[in-house]
Amino acid sequence: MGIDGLDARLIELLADEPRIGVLEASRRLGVARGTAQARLDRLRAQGVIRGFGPEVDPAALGYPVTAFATLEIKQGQGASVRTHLAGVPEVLELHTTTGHGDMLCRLVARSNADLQRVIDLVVGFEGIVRASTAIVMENPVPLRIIPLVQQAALD
Amino acid sequence: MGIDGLDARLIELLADEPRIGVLEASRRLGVARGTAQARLDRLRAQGVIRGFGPEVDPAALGYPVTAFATLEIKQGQGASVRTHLAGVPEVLELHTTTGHGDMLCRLVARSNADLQRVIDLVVGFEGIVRASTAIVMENPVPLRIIPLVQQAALD
DNA sequence: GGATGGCTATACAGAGTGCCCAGTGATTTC
DNA sequence: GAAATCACTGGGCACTCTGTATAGCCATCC
Repeated sequence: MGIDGLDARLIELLADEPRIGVLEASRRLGVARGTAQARLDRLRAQGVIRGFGPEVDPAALGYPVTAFATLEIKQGQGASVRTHLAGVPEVLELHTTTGHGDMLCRLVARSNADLQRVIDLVVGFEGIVRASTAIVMENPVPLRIIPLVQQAALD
Repeated sequence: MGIDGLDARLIELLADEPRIGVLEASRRLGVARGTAQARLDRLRAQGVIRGFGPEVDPAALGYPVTAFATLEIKQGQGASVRTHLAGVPEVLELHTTTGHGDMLCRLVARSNADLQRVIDLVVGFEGIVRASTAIVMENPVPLRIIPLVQQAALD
C-alpha cells in the first residue's frame, strides 16, 4: 500500500526533471521501461501522484506579496464564507481549523498597499467577525514534498 | 511583461490536462504549434511557469493530517531554527512573518496522535519560545492558481 | 505443484518534439 | 512614406517517446 525506495527515487527524478519522460527515467533508475511505466501508473492510480500540472509562480504574475489570514466566523456562516472566499482570486487556499481562529487562508497581493484591498475584500463580508493577518517576509522552506516521500519510503 | 489571454488559456489547459503536449494544446487554442511553443517557452523563461513537477498528495503517502504552527522565536535564533525545521520531513513549508508569531509552518502527520510527535519534534528545540497549532479539518479551497492567472490576464 | 505478481526484454505503429524555413500582417522606427 | 521588427502561420524532416503487446524468468503464496 505504501511506497518503496524505487517509487521514491522515481518521484524524486520526476520532481527534479519533469521533462525526461518514462523512458529516460527508467534508464536512470536502471530498470526496464515497463517497470517504470507500471510504477508510475500505480502511483497515479493510488493518488500519490495527482498530476503534473504547471507550477505557477504568483510573484512572476505580479503578485509578490503573500500573507496568511486567520478568520473568526460567526456561527452558522461557514458555508457562505467559503463561497465568498472561493470567489476571490487572491485567495490561493482556504482551510477550516481547530484553535482560536476558525479558518486560515493564504492570500497574495500586488504590493503591501494592494494587500489592504485584498484583505478588505476578504474580510468585508457579513459572517466574518475578526481577522488577523501575518505578512510573509521570507520563505526559508518553500513548499516541498521530497523529504516526506523519502521518509515514507523507509517504512 | 505580464501575460495575456492566450497565455492564461494555455496555462489553464495545461493545468487541466498536463499530458496533452504542445501540439494538442495549440490545436485546442486554435493557434499554430510554433505559437504555443513560443508562448510556453516565454512563460518558462519569465518564471511564470516554474516547472511541471509531480503533485504528490501527502494523504496518499500516509500523512492525512495537516496542521499549521505559529512559532515564536528567541531573538537571534532565527537561522538555527530554520535549519532545524528544514531537517524535519513533516515540515512542508516554512515562512517568516510579521505579526504575533515569527514563523508559520505547515506540518503533516500520520494521525492526530502522530501529530503530537511531530509538534514535539518541531518545538523541542532551543530557540523556539512558544508555539500554537491549528489542525486542519477541512480544505474548502485547495491550493489553486487558475483564478489568479485569469485575473492577471485581464490587465 | 500450480497460481500469482513483479520484473526483464523486445517489437511495432502512431504520435509528438525539436528544429528548420518562408511568407504574412501589424506595429514601430527612421 | 519606407524600412525594419515582431509575432504568428503553415509546412517539412529526422528523431524519439509513448502506448501496447508479447514471452520468459523468478520469487512468493496457497
